[in-house]
Amino acid sequence: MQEHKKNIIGGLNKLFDHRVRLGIMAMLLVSERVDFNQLKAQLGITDGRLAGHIKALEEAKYIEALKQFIGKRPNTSYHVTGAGREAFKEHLDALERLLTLRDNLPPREGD
Amino acid sequence: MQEHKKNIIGGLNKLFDHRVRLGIMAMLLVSERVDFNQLKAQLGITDGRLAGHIKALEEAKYIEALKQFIGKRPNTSYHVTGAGREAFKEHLDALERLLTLRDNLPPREGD
DNA sequence: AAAAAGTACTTTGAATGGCAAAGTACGCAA
DNA sequence: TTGCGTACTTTGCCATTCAAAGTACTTTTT
Repeated sequence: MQEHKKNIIGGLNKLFDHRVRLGIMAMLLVSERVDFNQLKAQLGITDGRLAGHIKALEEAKYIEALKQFIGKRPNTSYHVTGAGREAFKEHLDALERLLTLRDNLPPREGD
Repeated sequence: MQEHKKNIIGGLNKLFDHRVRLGIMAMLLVSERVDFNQLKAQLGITDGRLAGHIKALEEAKYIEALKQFIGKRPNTSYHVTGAGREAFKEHLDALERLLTLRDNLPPREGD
């Protein structure tokens, strides 16, 4: 356990500060291969935006693309790398540490 | 249960897409009153930056300030509102739904 | 053959967000 | 009176994010 953190948010990964990137990672951790159009549909964003976020994750080596043809059509699918899996796990662990400052929301009185 | 969401990230709150804001909320849910300098110390950021993030949360009515004097010195402490508590809970629920697409990281083979 | 549509992008340009550093206002302490 | 602590705001810059349009290639439709 590496507890050399100077602050409580130090373990959080900047790349995962964004919902779209969070969504991409979650999807890729469930189904090890998800293609461009599935991501686009599930996330409900434009292809340009999706391409940008994918690029960021690819540059961090958290995900990789596989380009192939399915029948006659081009198809690009993505999968998470070992590094991506690890980075995401670390992020979630940090998040959990942050949140189990609070374990359960107390019923709270007058506000 | 309101399941009228068109995409998997729709329940996530934009305001909580940021680690600092996430940290502030977590702290305020643990200790119902936390002052400016405690936040600053725990988050490890400058006062200007902290003030900005606090302002965003105040404008959303997720937190409120209490200004008083402790002894001779001014002291501003913050507490989370009912709306803030609810919004944060919703965000965490959405996050959990997103992540329990994946429940446990499977041991995964060749990469 | 020409037009439309699909796939997976890139580019553009504008808006928004994030930052450190400096400045401010107040009272208190030396 | 000079400086310190508290809690900001302002400034000016840089990075990020976005929708929309453009691109290149292929397939499908007409």
